[in-house]
Amino acid sequence: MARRETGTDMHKPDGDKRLLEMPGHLIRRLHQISFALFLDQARAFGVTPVQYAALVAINSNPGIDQTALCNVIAFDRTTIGGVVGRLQRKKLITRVNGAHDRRTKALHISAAGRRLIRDIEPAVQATQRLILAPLDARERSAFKQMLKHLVHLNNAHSRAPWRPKRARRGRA
Amino acid sequence: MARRETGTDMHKPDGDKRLLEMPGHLIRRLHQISFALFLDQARAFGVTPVQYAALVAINSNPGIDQTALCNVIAFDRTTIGGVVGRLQRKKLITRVNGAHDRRTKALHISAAGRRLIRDIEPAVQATQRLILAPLDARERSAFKQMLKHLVHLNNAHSRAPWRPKRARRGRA
DNA sequence: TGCAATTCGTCAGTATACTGACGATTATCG
DNA sequence: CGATAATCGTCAGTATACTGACGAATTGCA
Repeated sequence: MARRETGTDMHKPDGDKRLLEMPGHLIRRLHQISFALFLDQARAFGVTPVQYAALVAINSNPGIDQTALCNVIAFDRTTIGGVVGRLQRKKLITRVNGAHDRRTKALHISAAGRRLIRDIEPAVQATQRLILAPLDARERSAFKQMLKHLVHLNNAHSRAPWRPKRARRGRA
Repeated sequence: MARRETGTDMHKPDGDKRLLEMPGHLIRRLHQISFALFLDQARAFGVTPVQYAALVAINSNPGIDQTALCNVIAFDRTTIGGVVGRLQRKKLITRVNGAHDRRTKALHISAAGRRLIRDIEPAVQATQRLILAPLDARERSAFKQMLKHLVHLNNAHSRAPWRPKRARRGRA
């Protein structure tokens, strides 16, 4: 196999160290790892974490429209179109024009979608377990608690905040 | 202002609850929040978190090539091309063909790039502070520690793992 | 009722990621 | 040295995000 040091001259050996320990950088990497673990565990089912989340939410909220779905799972309104389009292409959901509001599309899960949710469950659980595997039980619990706390209190800081169901849209 | 409940019928009120508390889902949201906070704080500088990370790493490792840069900051080799292209377009770095290895491109930071790194520092620090603001000092420290631990031990699970400088590329 | 303000889904444009593959180049070993 | 393996940067294709904007539809209020 070919080998050689790759252009790194160690000019400022710990110049990156601060960067590499920044929460933002670590969060980005943890996201990538978490995403990759899901794809790996759920390979046989051909869905992404994002598609899985949308599918579960549609299953829990039959007839939900796209914007409301975004509020439930904290997605961006612009992104969801493509996601549900892919779920539709895979026959996991149906998308029909809203009856009462013709601007909306009503989303319903299909039998195949329900089957997938049921069958993929072990892989989903395994993924969550693997993500936090490096921590012991006590740390794991604390980490999950802090994650929830961070996401809740920082909710408003992304374009896709979580919004309570049936709630009045707040001012910007 | 127009208002109406948005198609959500609360059919299975807590059907989403398990989903919304999954580490994977929370990590995705925290990533989005962290990214948005950075863009917001560093708006005046016109760089993304990813571009900032690359710039800092190039500054610390003059002449580094793209693949080695990927190993330092755990990026994907396919993605880095676009990132450094944008940095180059903004005159923050230079990219020249490698002298010893003509396959590579040697990356160097420019004066403007150094200036940006210096001037953006307060915004970067503010971002890190804001991300973890909901936690108290003790939690913050524990969270950072666990983040590092999770990322280190799960390192191999993404396509873009961190790799030690000048190290032998391991087998797959 | 009629009009202004909102909302829904979408579009174009940009940026980050990853898969699988490729030509060009370099390293390794027989 | 020469053949083979490995590596570098990149490409095409797909998926997730976000900005800003828009037409169509709905709501709220004068």
